[in-house]
Amino acid sequence: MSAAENQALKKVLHEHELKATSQRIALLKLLDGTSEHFDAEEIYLELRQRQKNVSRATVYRSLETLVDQNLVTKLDFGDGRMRYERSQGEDEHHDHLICERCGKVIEFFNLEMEAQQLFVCEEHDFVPSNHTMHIFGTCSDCHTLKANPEAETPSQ
Amino acid sequence: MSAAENQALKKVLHEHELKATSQRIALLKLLDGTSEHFDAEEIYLELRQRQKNVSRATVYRSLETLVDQNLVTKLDFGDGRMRYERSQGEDEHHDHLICERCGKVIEFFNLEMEAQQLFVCEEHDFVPSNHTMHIFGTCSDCHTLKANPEAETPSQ
DNA sequence: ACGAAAATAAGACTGATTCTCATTTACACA
DNA sequence: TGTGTAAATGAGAATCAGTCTTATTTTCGT
Repeated sequence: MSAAENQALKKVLHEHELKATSQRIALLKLLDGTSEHFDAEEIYLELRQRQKNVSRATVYRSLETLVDQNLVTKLDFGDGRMRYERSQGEDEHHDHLICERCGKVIEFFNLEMEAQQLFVCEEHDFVPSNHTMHIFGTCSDCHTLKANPEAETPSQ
Repeated sequence: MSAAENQALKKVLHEHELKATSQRIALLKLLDGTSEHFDAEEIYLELRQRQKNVSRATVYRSLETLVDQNLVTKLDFGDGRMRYERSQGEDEHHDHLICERCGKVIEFFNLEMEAQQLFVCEEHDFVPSNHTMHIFGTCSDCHTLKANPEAETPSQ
């Protein structure tokens, strides 16, 4: 209920020429308060949980609006629903390791890789706007536990 | 209608312990004959066009079966539908530059980038199985034409 | 050629997301 | 501090890619 936080978020929204609706503020507050990657439905349910009245449609629309303004980043982990996180600064971009067994997502940043990407773009006279790099596999925890009689990758 | 090609594809399917149905053969033939990245609906329509009788369900199921057998590769360009291409050899993996204006997809391979990926995985004690790297932006053609105000290329 | 197992066709179903439109809200300005 | 208006929202219908169900057909070993 921090009024100060509300005020700050209101300002952020106004700076992006967006109306500071209670729904948008609640949404940003939620994403600010976690490092998890929620999908739209989880965000919707959590906001209802918090007694915010908001509809699914608004969650989707607001997320899109915020993504357009680079206040939120949309992530595609390839499992049929999009995840969202509060955008870090442009310089704080990161990529993802995604465990196919437990679904854990590990963030990483590798400068050399970013450099190579720019190199590739130049080679092809391509002007990049953004990119996604997802490495799928098995995380530390999961392959340690692999002594279990579980079979191969379920592959979705 | 090359009977030889049919025979070859039949053999490929049998080698993977799959029944050589006319639908699967037609599907592989289609993907073999193009370098484009079709989505399931396009494949379905194209097969109908070619007088192959095949249902949408079969297109989806067969694609999944072929992907499981590594005969076909499934690509996620983040626009809500999957694309498919005939698998290259394991060593012929490539990543993608995706033009946000015209939808063109340029394939590339960068050894240094692949090496960095392995390095990142080791750092996190993560065992990779595969990865996707998509760089979105504007291709050469499109940003050259960008001075041209009437060249809108929708191409969903 | 025969039959069991596998594959298919058609369309119902699902789950995520988008759209529609009547109603409500934010906020610039009087 | 009210008010008009454009923007945003709520509720649910619609859409869209993809999956599932079931009766029917096909493949392929024998």
